[in-house]
Formats: sequence, structure tokens, C-alpha cells
Amino acid sequence: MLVEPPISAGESLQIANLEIRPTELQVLADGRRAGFTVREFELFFLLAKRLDSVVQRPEIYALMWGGDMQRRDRSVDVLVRKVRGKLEVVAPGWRYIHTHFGIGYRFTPEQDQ
Amino acid sequence: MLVEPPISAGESLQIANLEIRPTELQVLADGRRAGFTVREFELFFLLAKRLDSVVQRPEIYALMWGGDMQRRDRSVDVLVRKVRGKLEVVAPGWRYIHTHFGIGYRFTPEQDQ
DNA sequence: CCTCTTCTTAACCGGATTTTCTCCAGATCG
DNA sequence: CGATCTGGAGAAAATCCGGTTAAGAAGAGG
Repeated sequence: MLVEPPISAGESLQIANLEIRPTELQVLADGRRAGFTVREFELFFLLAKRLDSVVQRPEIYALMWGGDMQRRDRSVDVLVRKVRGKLEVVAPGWRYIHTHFGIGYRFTPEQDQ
Repeated sequence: MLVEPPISAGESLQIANLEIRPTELQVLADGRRAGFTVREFELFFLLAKRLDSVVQRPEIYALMWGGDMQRRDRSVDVLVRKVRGKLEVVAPGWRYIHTHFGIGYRFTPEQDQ
């Protein structure tokens, strides 16, 4: 019986129209490079690894910055906006990061209409 | 492709046709997201944790808002109504929150007819 | 030292959420 | 039956949260 080896972090992952190369910190949408910075990729990958799950804002903050998030801290959503912006450029008509008001964000690729 | 299992055992509860994810503040009925707000989820979860038990209104009030409930306070049933409404959308034909007149509410999933 | 890029912080604003209010039908009880 | 009480329903008012933009640090490279 043939058993496929588990995906190692070094290989590229495919989610919807996205190719993710963790070792290169690169994301390609239909072959077009998103051009994420390091921090942007970290946020993107953190959410993408937990596909279809809502990740709470304070948890995102703790994982990305460490410590507790102040009530009115905008760090998370400013970064989310940049990731969204770059994804929009290379994958117009797609939506990936969904806001759950008062809770956090969920990564689920969806095509408009 | 699935990168990681989104949910590990123990982070998700199943009651009737509902999947409850406490860490995400999410409830799914047959895979459809209820879309509760934070407060709505809190009320839902409070009742669901006490399946088949009647929870008295003053106790619900104390747990959700703290302190004693004024005689004519509508906070509890306004929230109950919103939770019922969102459950109705994703699970038509089901009834979950039952009113016990003069006492409180009981969470018991039931299918119509 | 200068420029460019990236990351963080701050402020404003619109909209979503939560709370509060009012009206009303149905239940309870004498 | 009549009076009173409870919860359903809708919506206004108040509060909270996230999107957006821009400016201020921090760092790299020339």
C-alpha cells in the first residue's frame, strides 16, 4: 500500500488559485507574484494555515507581535489591509480574508458572484 | 489542499445538526455559518452548555450582564430573538430555544412536525 | 548622509453591534 | 371576565469596532 509522505513545509502548497511557497515567503495567484513583505507573508500564512477557521484578533496579535493587544490597537487590521490590497492586485475578483466583526479574521478563498 | 486540520478534536462540539466552535465563537448548522455576534454567541453557548435544562431569566441576566435584572428589562429576550432569527435562517425547520413562561429558556434541538 | 522600503503608530469616520425603549398579543390569576 | 404580568417584535439611541489614510520610526544599501 502506497502512502504519500506528509507535506513538508519546504514544498509549495496550493489553495484555490494560490500557490504558497513557505521557504521562499512567496505567494503566487494564477502565476502572478503577490510581492508580500516578510510581515505580510507571516500574517497571510498564519491565516492560510487555518483555512476556514476564524482566528481571533488578540491571538493574531500575540502570534505576530507577542503580548496582549491593547483595546484600540490597529496593527492587525492595517496589516490585513495591505495583504488584501496585494492579493486584489494579482487576483481581482477573489476574496480571501473575511472579517468577523468583534472576533477576528477567517481565510477562505471565494470568487465574486 | 488542506494545509493543517483546521480543528483539532475538543475544539468543536456537535449537538444535533449544529457544530459549535467555542474558540472561534462560531456555530454552523449543517455547514452553514450562523453569523452570530459576540453577545449572541455568548447567549447561545450559555444555553447550549446546559442542554435540556431550563435556565432562569435572572440567572441569564446575571451571567451575561452581571447584577440583578430589573423587573421590566427586555435585554434577555431581545437577544434570544436575535439568536432564534439567525438559527432560523441557517436551520429552517428546527427549533432550539424554548420559552418557559415566567421562568426562563431551555435549549433543546427539535425538528418541526 | 541620503534615499528607499518596510513596519508601527495615530486619528478620523462610517457602519455594525449592543442597549434601551415602546407597543402589543398572549398567558396567568383572582 | 377583567386586571395584571410576561415575553415577542420592531426600531431608535448609544456605544463600540474596524477600514482607511497618513505620518512617524526603523533599517538597509549606496
